[in-house]
Amino acid sequence: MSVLQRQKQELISALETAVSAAISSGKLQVESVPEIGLEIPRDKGHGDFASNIALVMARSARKPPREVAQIILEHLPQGGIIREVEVAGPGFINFFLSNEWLYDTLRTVEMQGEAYGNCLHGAGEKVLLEFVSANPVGPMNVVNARAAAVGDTLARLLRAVGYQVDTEFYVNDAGNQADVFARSLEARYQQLINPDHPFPEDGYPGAYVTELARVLREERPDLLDLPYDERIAFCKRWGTDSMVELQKADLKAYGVEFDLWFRERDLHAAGALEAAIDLLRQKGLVYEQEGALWFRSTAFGDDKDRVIVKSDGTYTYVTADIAYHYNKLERGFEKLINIWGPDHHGYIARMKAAIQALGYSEDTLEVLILQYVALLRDGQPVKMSKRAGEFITMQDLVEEVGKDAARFFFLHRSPESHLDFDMTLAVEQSSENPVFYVQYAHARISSVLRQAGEMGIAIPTCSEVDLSLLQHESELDLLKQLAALPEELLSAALLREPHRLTRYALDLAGLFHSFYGYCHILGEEAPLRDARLVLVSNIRTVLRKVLGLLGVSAPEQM
RNA sequence: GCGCCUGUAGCUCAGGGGAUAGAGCAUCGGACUUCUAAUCCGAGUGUCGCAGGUUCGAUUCCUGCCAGGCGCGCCA
Repeated sequence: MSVLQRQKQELISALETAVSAAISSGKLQVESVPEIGLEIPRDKGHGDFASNIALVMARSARKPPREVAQIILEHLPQGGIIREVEVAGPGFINFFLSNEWLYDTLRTVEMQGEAYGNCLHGAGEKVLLEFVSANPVGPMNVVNARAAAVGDTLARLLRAVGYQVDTEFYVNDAGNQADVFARSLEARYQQLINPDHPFPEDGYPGAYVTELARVLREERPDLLDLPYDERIAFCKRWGTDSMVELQKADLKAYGVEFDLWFRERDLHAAGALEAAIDLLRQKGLVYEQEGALWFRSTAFGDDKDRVIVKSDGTYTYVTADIAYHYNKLERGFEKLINIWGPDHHGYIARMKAAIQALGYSEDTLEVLILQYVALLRDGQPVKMSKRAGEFITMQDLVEEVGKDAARFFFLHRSPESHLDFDMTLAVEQSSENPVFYVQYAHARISSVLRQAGEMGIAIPTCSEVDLSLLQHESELDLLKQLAALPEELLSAALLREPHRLTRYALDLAGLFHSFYGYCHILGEEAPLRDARLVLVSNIRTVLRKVLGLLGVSAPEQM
């Protein structure tokens, strides 16, 4: 339990005691006592904590809320950490506390270091987080970049709150698109020898295919000796493998590494699709119609049944995906989280149906739908056409705006918001970029600590200083922000909203910059100086921790 | 037609059953002989898309409508 939670619990207990006392004294008459809510008011003038209990009880007590509040207040235990209590507004009970709990927070941060804020909420539950899973037939796009940032940070968040998380990238290297890609690659290879060689009508026009063909020719100058079918098969395998390597490199440069790159073709090779179909058949959930084999997904709430074996005997995408998810479940994961693009939302119902058909609860699969990214330049939408081979790739984006800025920007918005990403602004206003604001706070603290070292001042620990000297409003605000981390982290993880973390970091950095403007550190008398050194050094710890979760670097100087 | 997402300040977006709805950008003033001015301090702006409903209280929850984006394949 964090310092903040403990503090809240203490006040709630006090309120419970007061309400009981008021009832037994006969001043309050209610059928039942509601759960007591306690919040940190937005407005500092409303105290450190506030409860709306009187407002909630007013009706059943048949008294005006303010009167109820006053009665409760009169029965509240006196003294202790409560410095002042008041009835305010429509009937809130506002608590003003002594600062001791804030100093305790600082001690906790010091003790726990970058583990501060973590908890065991997940109790080691095994979670598989699958994201990006871009087809290995072309460069990744900006939605992939958004998914990579969100997925990676979500994985880090879930681990921080006690889940055992594996991340996975599903490589769709066995479908139609892979075939088209193989034929495109083969044609480009042919064209290196004979420029008039025809290019498939539905082929991928991007220049990257031609570049890949050149590499292939270096590696396999004898490719044309193979019969056509074998040549295509080779191109498919070699080509998708090459694309996977490129994707891996791009993602690594972006700070994202997966625990496993799962090949669809391995499912095929292992007969996993047939096995999944057999299982569904045994359960009586498939039937033949019009020469195709159908999965009765409507039995589990889907709006229509789905073909799993086409009339030509080949499988559909969903067949492989059912086999893949079955594989995940058999590996012992208790929770499957997938991050998909908005074009896949219609796909959720059938996959949830499949999960249930396989014998698992519908809630085992959780799908997060990320909304689109509209890329802008100078405020104008960037026209992108895959056909014309014109698009901004994830690699372009990362090169242009940088890993830290790109990740921070994507993690700044809530996942379900459609977002505009103006590359011109991201680059031109780089000095105004929010990511620098946070990084600068870290660098500033580092600089102060560095100079303290040069002056021969050791960075003290909490036990060596008088923390009660930290009295300035900006200092107390900073301590409150530090106290808030555990709750913020947990809700960001449980709500799957990494952007809460970004805001937290911005708020913390803002409070620090403000403090920095009001308060000096190294120039102060030793006791105050030392207390402030402890303060900023622990702020730095938390900044590092949060930036680490965001996958953004924490520079010592800028 | 059905489904998903969005609609909050000039712009990009947070927030959220409660007290006077926020931040950044942009605009306008101030602050570097003192720990990094990539910073700070101060200033203005809102029918929270519209209409009903639930509630002591709705911008937040529910329903309907309007607007924008995206999906509804024996494609992946």
